[in-house]
Amino acid sequence: MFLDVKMNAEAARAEVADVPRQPGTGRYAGTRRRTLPADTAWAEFLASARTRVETRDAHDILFHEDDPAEHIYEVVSGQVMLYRLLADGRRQVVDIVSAGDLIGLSMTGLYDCSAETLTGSDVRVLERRDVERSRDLQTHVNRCLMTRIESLHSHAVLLGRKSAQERVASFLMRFVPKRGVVGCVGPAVGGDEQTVVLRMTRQEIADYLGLTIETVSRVLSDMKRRGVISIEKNDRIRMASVCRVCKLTGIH
Amino acid sequence: MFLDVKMNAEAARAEVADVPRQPGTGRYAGTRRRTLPADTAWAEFLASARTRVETRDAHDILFHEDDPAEHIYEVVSGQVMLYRLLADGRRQVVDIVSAGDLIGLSMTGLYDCSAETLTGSDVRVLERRDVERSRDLQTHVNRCLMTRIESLHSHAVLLGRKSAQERVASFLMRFVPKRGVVGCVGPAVGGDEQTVVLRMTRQEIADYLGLTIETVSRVLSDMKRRGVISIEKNDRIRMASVCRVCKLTGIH
DNA sequence: CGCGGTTTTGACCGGCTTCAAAGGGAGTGG
DNA sequence: CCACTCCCTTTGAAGCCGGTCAAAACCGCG
Repeated sequence: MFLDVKMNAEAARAEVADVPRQPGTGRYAGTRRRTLPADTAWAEFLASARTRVETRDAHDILFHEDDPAEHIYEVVSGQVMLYRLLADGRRQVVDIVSAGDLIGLSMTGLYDCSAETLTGSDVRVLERRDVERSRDLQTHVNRCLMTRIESLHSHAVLLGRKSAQERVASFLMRFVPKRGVVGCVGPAVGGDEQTVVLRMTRQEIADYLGLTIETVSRVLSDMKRRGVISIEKNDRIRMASVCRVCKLTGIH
Repeated sequence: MFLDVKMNAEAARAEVADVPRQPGTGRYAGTRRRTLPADTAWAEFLASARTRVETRDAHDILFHEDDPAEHIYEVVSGQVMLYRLLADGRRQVVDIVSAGDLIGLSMTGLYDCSAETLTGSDVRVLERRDVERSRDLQTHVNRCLMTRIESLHSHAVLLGRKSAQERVASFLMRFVPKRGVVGCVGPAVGGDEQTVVLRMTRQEIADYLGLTIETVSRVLSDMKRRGVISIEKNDRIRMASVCRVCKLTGIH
């Protein structure tokens, strides 16, 4: 069912662009996604506690929905998707996380969704007890959780109110750093093209966007026909104009 | 546009059922929603810090998307919906929260969505600084955030993969305590009927479920025609059999 | 009773899904 | 080197679910 994406963890790390705060713009101009300033207590914890970093292949399951939530994972590199299944097999990818994000936190003691790597990934495995007991670490955990919530809010809008084309355009914009979010830097002078690499199969994209693979494929073909994007090797998508794609997201 | 729901804060409080842990079942059988054990640090904070409880009418805006996130609100009673708007006016209600939940937390310094009361509500207003600075309070905050995340995951599945009927059935089940969630107690002996009071207009329900008012209305009418529910006074819905409604949610 | 609002119902339409088949790319083996 | 296979992806045709537009019904209220 899933394409075996050939990629190692190092390549994945290079792909995930750093999104630092934008200084000196007066109004806060950081992106909504992933703005985690260095947290000393967290850094100290990682240096001292018994944690291990595991390297996982693409399409490796980190944990299953409803299993006891023994571990918390910090994504060090790569991308991980979180999904839930309905009884009849329908799948919804509820979130996609990358470096710096924490997953596996749970209120109930059971994982509320499954986690599967999209790319080769390095994940740090933490003991649930260690993280939950320490007051000092909660501030860092707190930031991670708030980031996830804002991401989930955006996703709810996408799933509930956007057309197929708007969903696909929004999806593509996810992979363009510093664009289409709060603090968008606008098109660079003398060109606004960008190539993004989709490390997901059409099935995974469809399950993330709440569509079918056929619809995802059709929308991409249509965008290609209209000259908005060009597709190289199925997983490399070149946008002639990022702004033009952004205008299709339904946000503006 | 919105029906002025006649309800005071006290009635709202009575409506929100407590969902305690289920002891003695071996496997943890608590619900996924709202399982916040008493947090002494939090309780002490509320007793000491300069916080105030405000009583708000139904359909009162607590804060707007993109406004500076100065305050954090704890819902003391009533229900509050969080929503986002697209530029052309499409609205998606991303979450509905009730007593014990915290809203208004933000990574970016700006609220990422708007908050509006659905019912008359009591809300405790907290200073962002006070909450964020204290390490001790973060444990409580984190529990609230994790609960929200699990709720948002469920909502993503609903919006992305469920049919109109499954969405409406899932929505109705939200208001039946201890049923349709982990730890469902099953039908009571000698009858499984339940009346729920919807304190939302059709428009609000539709915006929550990612549908139109017409579709919500049609689905409810259809359920009524088939004898699954009966509707009294537009906002009171009686389910002849909770189990039967639950089977329409798509979860089983 | 009439008025303004929401909700329901009807008719029609269109976007997305479904089902089916063809196309394409990577790996394998003769 | 090329044929073959296995997936995944793309494309086509048809159907349906939910959206859109419009009108009627309902409801509380002055």
